[in-house]
Amino acid sequence: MISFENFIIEGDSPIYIQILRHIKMGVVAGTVIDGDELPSRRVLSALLGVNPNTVQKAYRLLEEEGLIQSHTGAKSYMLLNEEKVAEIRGQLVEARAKEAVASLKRMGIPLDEATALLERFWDRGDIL
Amino acid sequence: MISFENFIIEGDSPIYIQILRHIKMGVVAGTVIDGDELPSRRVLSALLGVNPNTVQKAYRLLEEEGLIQSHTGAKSYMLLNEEKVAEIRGQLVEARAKEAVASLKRMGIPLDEATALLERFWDRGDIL
DNA sequence: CCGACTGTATCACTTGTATAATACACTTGT
DNA sequence: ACAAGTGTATTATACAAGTGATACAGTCGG
Repeated sequence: MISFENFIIEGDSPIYIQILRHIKMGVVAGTVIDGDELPSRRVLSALLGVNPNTVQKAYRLLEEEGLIQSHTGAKSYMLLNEEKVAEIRGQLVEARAKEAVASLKRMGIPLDEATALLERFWDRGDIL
Repeated sequence: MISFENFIIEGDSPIYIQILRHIKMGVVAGTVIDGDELPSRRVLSALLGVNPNTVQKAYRLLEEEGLIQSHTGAKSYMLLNEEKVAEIRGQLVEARAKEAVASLKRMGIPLDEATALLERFWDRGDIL
């Protein structure tokens, strides 16, 4: 069962996008693998305190990307292979690295200070 | 005059938030200083291809934070001092670093790989 | 002074996000 | 077979974000 233990809703992005990203990050981390069972729409919406339709929107997009398998009446499961995982890893890691580099460069932060920042924040317990 | 040359609208965040961030990043970079003139609402909206009300929303928030000075009929100017700049730097740099660290850690990327990513993307011309 | 530009304000409208309440069809374990 | 849980769908409502059009008051340079 895919875990939403350390998942919190925050930031400017829509909730269904954040749910999508959380699952994809699990895939990249290896904590979410092929065949894994997803929480039902109702259960997850209750857990997160959001509307079932919001969860459904995230799951619908996942299915459109071919990452999960859904059949009426049955539970939903992850549908992964090496190719898909590599693609998601590329998307997420590259996107995050680009965003961070772009922001820090535009603010005039030099590379050595950026790496120092990275190392300083890396070992902080309040950042999961 | 504050520049919006390298500004592009992208991502999930509202446009007025992105305008806000762009100006604040200029402040941190030192390319935007106290007394600098801002583009008028109409001019900037035409330049960005967005509605004047969207620009006005960003400017209104800047004024509520005490970062710009606006008077009916007159142009708007930056209102900065060392304290404000330091505060903005803290907000933006810390926020970006935290986001990046959180994402990469959750995806199971080790620190050395993260620093390698940072250095690899740093010298790419397509990232401003 | 006066025209061009500026900031400010309002109204109507569209779209996307999210909630709320149902309803129906299907699967699964007992 | 049956009940509980599942995916799916629909309708209505609310709010934020963004657009479009318009109006009014103030500043500033010629």
